[in-house]
Amino acid sequence: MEKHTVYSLHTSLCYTEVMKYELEQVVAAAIKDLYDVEVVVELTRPEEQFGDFATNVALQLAKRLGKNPREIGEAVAEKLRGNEQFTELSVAGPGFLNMRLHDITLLGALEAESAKTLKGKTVLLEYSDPNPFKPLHAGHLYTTLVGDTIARLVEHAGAKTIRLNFGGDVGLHAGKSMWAIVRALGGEYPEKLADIAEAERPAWLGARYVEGNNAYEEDDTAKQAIVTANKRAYALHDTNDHESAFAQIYWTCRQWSYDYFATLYTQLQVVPFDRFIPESEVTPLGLETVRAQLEKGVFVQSDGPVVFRGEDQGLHTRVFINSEGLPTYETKDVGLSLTKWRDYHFDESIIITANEQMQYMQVVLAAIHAFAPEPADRTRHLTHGVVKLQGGVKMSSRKGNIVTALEILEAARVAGEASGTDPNEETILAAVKYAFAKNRIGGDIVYDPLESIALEGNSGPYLQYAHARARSILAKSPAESHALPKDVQLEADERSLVRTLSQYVEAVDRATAELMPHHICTYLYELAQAFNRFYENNRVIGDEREQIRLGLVSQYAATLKQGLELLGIHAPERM
RNA sequence: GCGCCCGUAGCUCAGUGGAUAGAGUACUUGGCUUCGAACCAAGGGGUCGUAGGUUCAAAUCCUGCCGGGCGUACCA
Repeated sequence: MEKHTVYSLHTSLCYTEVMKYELEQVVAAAIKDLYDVEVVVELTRPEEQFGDFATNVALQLAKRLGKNPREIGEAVAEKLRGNEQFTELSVAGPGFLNMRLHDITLLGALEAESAKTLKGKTVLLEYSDPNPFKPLHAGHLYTTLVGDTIARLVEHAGAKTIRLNFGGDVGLHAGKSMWAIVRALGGEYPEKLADIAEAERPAWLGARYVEGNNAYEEDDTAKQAIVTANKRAYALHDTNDHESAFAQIYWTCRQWSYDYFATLYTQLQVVPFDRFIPESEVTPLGLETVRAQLEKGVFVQSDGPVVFRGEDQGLHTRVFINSEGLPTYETKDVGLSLTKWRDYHFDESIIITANEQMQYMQVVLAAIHAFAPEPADRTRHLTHGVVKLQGGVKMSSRKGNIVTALEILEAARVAGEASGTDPNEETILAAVKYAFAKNRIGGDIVYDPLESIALEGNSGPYLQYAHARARSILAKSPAESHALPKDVQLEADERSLVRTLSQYVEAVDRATAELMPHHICTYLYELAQAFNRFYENNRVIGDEREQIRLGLVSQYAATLKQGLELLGIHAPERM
């Protein structure tokens, strides 16, 4: 995670978990008593055979105290044996102190709630960022879902979140599209756009972009015309032109894109964005700022373009205003950052994009830092890899052989139907969302539709099923609530499940602290396995321990549901 | 060339200073007249890219090398 951080964070995302924290203090106090040394005790979760918590402090202290680590461990264990929260303290291996909690303490741990580490903070999240006039591909789907999940985590930690969507409605790509659109219409005839059926619009626009892109590379005359179209698109914003034929085409097609994005976001059931910021909106502020800072020497005019020299800081040099006098993406990002700062005065601003923009963003933030250090320092750039398809199909936006966002969803549906199930929308969404969420953010991911939709294995549909199955057990009991008693003695299999349940908050807090949602996936799958092992050998309905076990099942179902919701996945009652 | 990221089981991935490196999938085997078997149990499968170094302890930190991806001034 640190590797992706450009500047140190203004806001610390560290976390605490109450019971664990208290136990750490207890152990630290025991050590202080014994050896009169201050030490930070960190409790970890060992394999079940070793206990509920473990610590390696004895190993760490061995050198400092000049004592045998096992000897230290044994002394600390002895010191703690009077504490009724523990039922067993032992030293194992090279000197690990393993501790087993009293059942009541363990059950009490289920009451823990996630630390509200961001309470009172305003956190901006910018993600998805599709460009009007360009098609939405699988990568956009990934980045949208990553952003949605991270925003949910930040919100869960108590922050006031503001979800922002930045889109390039001006720029070379818009010029390419506009050139091809006008050509396809046989001239600047906006009325002809009405001939294109609503359902065809996204694909039609996508095809125009590909045409424009190819023409730009292959045909010098077209290239010149595209550069002109690009300038005209900028100009119509400057003059607020909604009247000319060119402007009418531009605004209509831009709206088609936004309508198409809205449809997709609705279909994905992501939390709605608070604000869409088109590039055209922040371009003037960006240009104004870069020009002003050019005079102050932050930027330099070099052979035509205005650049920021990143070499001094080990970064690239990048163009902010090109030789045509037009702002590049860099300048728009300057405008965007300052707009965010002006409008929200955020505590932290998180920008989520693909890896390819990592070094680019470092340059932009370094430039902003030169004249606006506070927003730059509070900005954090998170990056993720690209989506590849199982089977090695390589996607390229160049020639238009991309996999669109909708085709990914369709692939999941087809795979489901082919394997004999008939997945509904909810299952398809769960399949895709979970498949994208379960890998650590940063690396490329390989999407396998068949594996994602599969009902067995580590998949979204499997966890939905696990939830539905638990709920169906509860439905057999007439009782309305199934509260788990907090003062019971647990049988071994029950205890094992409670132990895993007690780790939920730690998993969520870790995911939040690291902004790595995959920790939740890893945990939820382990939890489902823990439950299945319990359920395999233990009767619930009709057993003399029915009340306790219904409480366990209820707690398990609720935990699964909460975890899935953090991933944006609905947990159905039935499947 | 330089910079950033990555390399763990056949495949897809967890694990990022600690105990015998774990899951899923695929393969082999056993378990349903009983609460949803979309499950469970067992087995085979690893020079953690490679060579050094640091450490009581390295898949994890440092260095070199090999292999891959991305970036590297007027795209975003």
